[in-house]
Amino acid sequence: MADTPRQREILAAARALLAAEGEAALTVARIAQALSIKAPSLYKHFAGKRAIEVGLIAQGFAEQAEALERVGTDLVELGRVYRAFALREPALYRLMTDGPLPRAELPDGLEARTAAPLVAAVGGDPDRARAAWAFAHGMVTLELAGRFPPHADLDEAWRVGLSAFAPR
Amino acid sequence: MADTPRQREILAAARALLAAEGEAALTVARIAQALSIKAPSLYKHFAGKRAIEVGLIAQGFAEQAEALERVGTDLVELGRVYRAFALREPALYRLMTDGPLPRAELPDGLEARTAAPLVAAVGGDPDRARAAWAFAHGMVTLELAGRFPPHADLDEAWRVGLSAFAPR
DNA sequence: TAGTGTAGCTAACGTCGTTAGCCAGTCAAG
DNA sequence: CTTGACTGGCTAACGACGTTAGCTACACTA
Repeated sequence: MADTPRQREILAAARALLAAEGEAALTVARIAQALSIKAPSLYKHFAGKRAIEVGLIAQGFAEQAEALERVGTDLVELGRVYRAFALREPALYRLMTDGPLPRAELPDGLEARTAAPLVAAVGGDPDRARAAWAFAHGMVTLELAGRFPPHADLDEAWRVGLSAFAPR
Repeated sequence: MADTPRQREILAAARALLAAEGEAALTVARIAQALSIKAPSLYKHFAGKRAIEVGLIAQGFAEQAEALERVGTDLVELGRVYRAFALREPALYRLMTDGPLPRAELPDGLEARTAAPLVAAVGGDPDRARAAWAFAHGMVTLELAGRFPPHADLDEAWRVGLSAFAPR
């Protein structure tokens, strides 16, 4: 991944578009328009739309890993930050979590970095960490999809869930 | 929702296509082809592709509710059945859970029916039930998306998670 | 027998991602 | 200097997608 300046500009434009208008607006034409060029010109810099998406996914994971590492091993605080990350840019979170991870195209170790604080916070058991991760991911996904009833007390559901996974 | 015989045939064809070839194959042209008609003819029976999808979603929820009701209030067994339902037709599960619920177009009470066994299994607290649901949904979503590392012991993660939500 | 509704059809449109092929500028090698 | 390659734009076009308009053949009813 050469990571030229122009590639960075394209990713920045795509990121802004995704954040501002959601996944439906993330078309190659719109990305190109934001840079005052035409859609086919993007193919001089990326192999296809998917490659641009993978770039955004990598960005997202790097930022998420950093945010979680900054927290440390407080499970409740990890939950708060995980949720806040997803709510800040819902479309990016969905892009990151929909479909199989493009592991081959992602920097090595990124996945482990993201997971490490959670494993620690939960007492070291990876299965317990996966369960807690599934809980957090489920909460966020359902919230973003508007699947909880409007009156549901999500803060309380988070509290209940995280305390269920607290190291015993 | 008039639910004519022809509408049922179309939904059946769409369901089969979705199950056999996944969401990418669920195009109006392919659905029409399966019925030996042309795509525009479908619009005599449904307002658009989304209406067909909503029909499938309603079917899915009805079947899921029935399956969960049959289980009763055993949390571990509920988890097993929830997971099995999603793995049997992954694309249908994703269709059901992606995006906001079309609550207006779904039969009344369907959502409550699906939720009831879980609320009971968890001891009656709706927040606890939502947390457990988020866990189950997260587990299934991550598994379907291939997001867990290949060596992860998912049965164990399910066990850990469900026992964390068992009524205390 | 005339009239109406049903359910198919073809043709067409706009949007999407993508490809082919052209051209102007930059810049290093002869 | 000039030549030649590379870079990064462009236009035109394609096939797939969902959707609409408008025609027609048939069944059934008044």
